[in-house]
Amino acid sequence: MAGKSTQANLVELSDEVPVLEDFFGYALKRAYVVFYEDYRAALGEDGFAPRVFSALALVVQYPNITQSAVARHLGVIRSGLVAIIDELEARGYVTRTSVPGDRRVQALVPTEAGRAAYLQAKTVVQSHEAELLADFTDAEKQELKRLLQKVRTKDQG
Amino acid sequence: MAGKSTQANLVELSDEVPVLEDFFGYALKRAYVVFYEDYRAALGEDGFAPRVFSALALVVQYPNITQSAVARHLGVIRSGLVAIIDELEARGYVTRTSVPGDRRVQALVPTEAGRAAYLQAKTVVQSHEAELLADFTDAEKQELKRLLQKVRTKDQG
DNA sequence: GGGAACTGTTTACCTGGTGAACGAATTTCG
DNA sequence: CGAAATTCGTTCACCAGGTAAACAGTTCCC
Repeated sequence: MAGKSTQANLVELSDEVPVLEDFFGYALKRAYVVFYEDYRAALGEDGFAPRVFSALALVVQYPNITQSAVARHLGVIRSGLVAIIDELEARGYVTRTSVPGDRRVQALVPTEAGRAAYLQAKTVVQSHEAELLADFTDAEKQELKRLLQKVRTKDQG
Repeated sequence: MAGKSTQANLVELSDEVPVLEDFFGYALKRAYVVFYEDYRAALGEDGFAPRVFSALALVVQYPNITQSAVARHLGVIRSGLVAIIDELEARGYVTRTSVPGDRRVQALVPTEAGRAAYLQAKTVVQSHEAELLADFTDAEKQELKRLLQKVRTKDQG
């Protein structure tokens, strides 16, 4: 059709354009990316990756949990968890201990250093989240979390 | 050996345990994973990946947009966009066309097939999102999207 | 006893993305 | 003007996070 001007109608989109804003999935992903970058920046160079932090949290709060149980709860498959526990073990935060009753499983036990590291990281994570959501009212934070959990449990029943 | 009845304090966590539920980032990620798996299942084997769909949406709605502009708007760096446009071009949905005024840029133009594919995919995506959020009231959907966008624009100025 | 199922693990692979470097083209500015 | 800085698209090496298949050892169940 038309389009005879020089510069050939180049579009530069310098600002916000309401093309993808209507899609829920787009908003969800972009929000997650913002959170993730902020999280990594807040925890520093050798901070826990989110999944490592989550795994440590489970081990600390449920000593003697099995590796499979951690994987199930985190929503990853068993093989993917090996590297995570390897890292925690290399840092001296958890130990794989054999279980008398069942020689297949390796019960995961937090060390004292692991418990301390978790508690310390937990406060960092919590203050990071508080800072990220600083513009949110308490009601908004609560509602956002509730709605996200509602999405999550969509196909778990 | 029938083993002792003790099970050595093994923790199995068969159900929900409120350890990570308190963390906003955890809820956000889990929700995103649920969305993503559902999305891929809904769009089928050779459906658009989310980022390809998003790129196509931008090209369709802003013909002659540059590759860099698409990358900026999608929040990825330029080099990452090459493969996305390659795929769209291989499918015959967009063309890289040279621009008279500036021989560096390649303006992206949707083909007729590209426009049709976008409109068709758009309805699939929208019905997928409607189905994913079927349990949500209109107010909840609106509020969730608003809060996610509020997170996203946190560090965009 | 024997098959099914579960454990942790290794290996290969995939997806989505970054970062550095590059040639070509263009803009900025002394 | 001309030199430096910047921009464009692209390639390449690389990384993070995660899956899928296979495996040996172990246990469950009949």
